Amino acid sequence: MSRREQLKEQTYQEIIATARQQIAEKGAAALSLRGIARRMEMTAPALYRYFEDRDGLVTALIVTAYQSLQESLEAVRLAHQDQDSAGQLLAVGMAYREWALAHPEDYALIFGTPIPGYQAPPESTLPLARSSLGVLIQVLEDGWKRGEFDLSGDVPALSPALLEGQPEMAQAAPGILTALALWCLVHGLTSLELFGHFTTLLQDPAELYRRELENQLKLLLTKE
Amino acid sequence: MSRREQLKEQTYQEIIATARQQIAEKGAAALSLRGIARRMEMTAPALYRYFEDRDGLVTALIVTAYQSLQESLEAVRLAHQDQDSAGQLLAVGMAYREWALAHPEDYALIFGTPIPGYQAPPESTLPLARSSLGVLIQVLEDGWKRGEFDLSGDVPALSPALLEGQPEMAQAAPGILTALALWCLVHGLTSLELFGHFTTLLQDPAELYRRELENQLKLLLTKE
DNA sequence: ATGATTAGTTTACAATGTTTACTAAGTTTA
DNA sequence: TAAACTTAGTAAACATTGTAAACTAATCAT
Repeated sequence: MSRREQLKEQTYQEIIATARQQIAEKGAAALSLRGIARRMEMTAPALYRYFEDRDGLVTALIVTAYQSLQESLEAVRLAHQDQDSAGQLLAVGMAYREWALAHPEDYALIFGTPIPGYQAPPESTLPLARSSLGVLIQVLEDGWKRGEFDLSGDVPALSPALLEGQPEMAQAAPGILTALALWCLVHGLTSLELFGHFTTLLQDPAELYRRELENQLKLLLTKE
Repeated sequence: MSRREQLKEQTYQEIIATARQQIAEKGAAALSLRGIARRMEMTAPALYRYFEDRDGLVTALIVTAYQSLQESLEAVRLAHQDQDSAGQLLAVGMAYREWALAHPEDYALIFGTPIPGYQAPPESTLPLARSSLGVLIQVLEDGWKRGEFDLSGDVPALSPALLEGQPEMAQAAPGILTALALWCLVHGLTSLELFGHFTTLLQDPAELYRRELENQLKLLLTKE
């Protein structure tokens, strides 16, 4: 890697860092190219050497947010590897909420519509969303193999487009679909809490969160 | 109502209508005071006679969106009043998704962060959110009274602030909390679908939606 | 009829994203 | 080593935006 490329990478990282700092301090409202440039003691047009345009920067921010989420979930999963799958699932599920509470701006960036007119380009975000989901899938399939979870039951069909490439994925369908359903649950809970829809209603949202997660978990356990 | 007040109300409605039109046509990005004024053949500052500022307009839009959602749900509930509570609940649940798909911009307005830096003032949106939730609560408590649903089980505590005013609400807690949990589920499913997180994954999101809803419903039915 | 209220315009300001043309430094090649 | 090329960054400009202030003209109440 040439010296020039190194420098470029460095300021690229600095731009992203300043952008995140801006957002953390003043909310997603403060995401302004000129603002970032000002903090970096640069001029705004210089940023165009690094990003297509403002949306390109936002996309880069979303990517790092996703990575942070995924790493966080994966770390928790590894930290609970000695427990049974139910314990792991509960831990990962709770970690999802905690990450969101700790990084509300990042969460809004990923799941809200933080910038008007901006729609994340699926080709860069979908793979990331899936590797976050991958942590869940992993836990579920582990538990399935161990005979701890029962993922059978009639499940919705996966997209033909998805199966076309690797038809063996149909095998994994129950894991994927259960993960998806769980994701819906935790996302619903988290986003409603984060966007203030529980205020003055619940004493402790974590209580509802945990209860729902455990309820869902019970449905997965093999009956005997 | 004086002639002047009538005119005022009229242009107020016209502003909201044009704003919604703008949003529907060009996305939430196009929500611009100047743009609205242009369409109405007015000047932008005139709008300040009707709204505190741009955020005030957004709040008004959110209010109408909520009303539309609530009316839509209530209509479906009434249309299924002859069915059993389980049927009603399923119908209302499905209607939630359909409203969202039919009014994606409104949905984003309510549950996304459509405008950077804008946070809906809870004092105007919370009551509305609750009356939408009210439709669900109604169905649940009807079913409870009829002995069709079992809402018992240890439930999270409601906020003391909420109970302070009317302590008799503690009675209704199971209904409220179950409604909340259901809302989380449908919101999670809906928002992930709407924001494109299911693309190239599911053949038919409605299938997953219905399955999850029915699963949740089964948990409510009284066992015998 | 007169005085107050108010819907609306004009003008102005600060801020934004983005384009164009340019400079100066770094890098490669003859 | 000197010339040619590439590139990070700047300066100036443009079209937008939200918003404030001062002003006008119509409506309303007394």
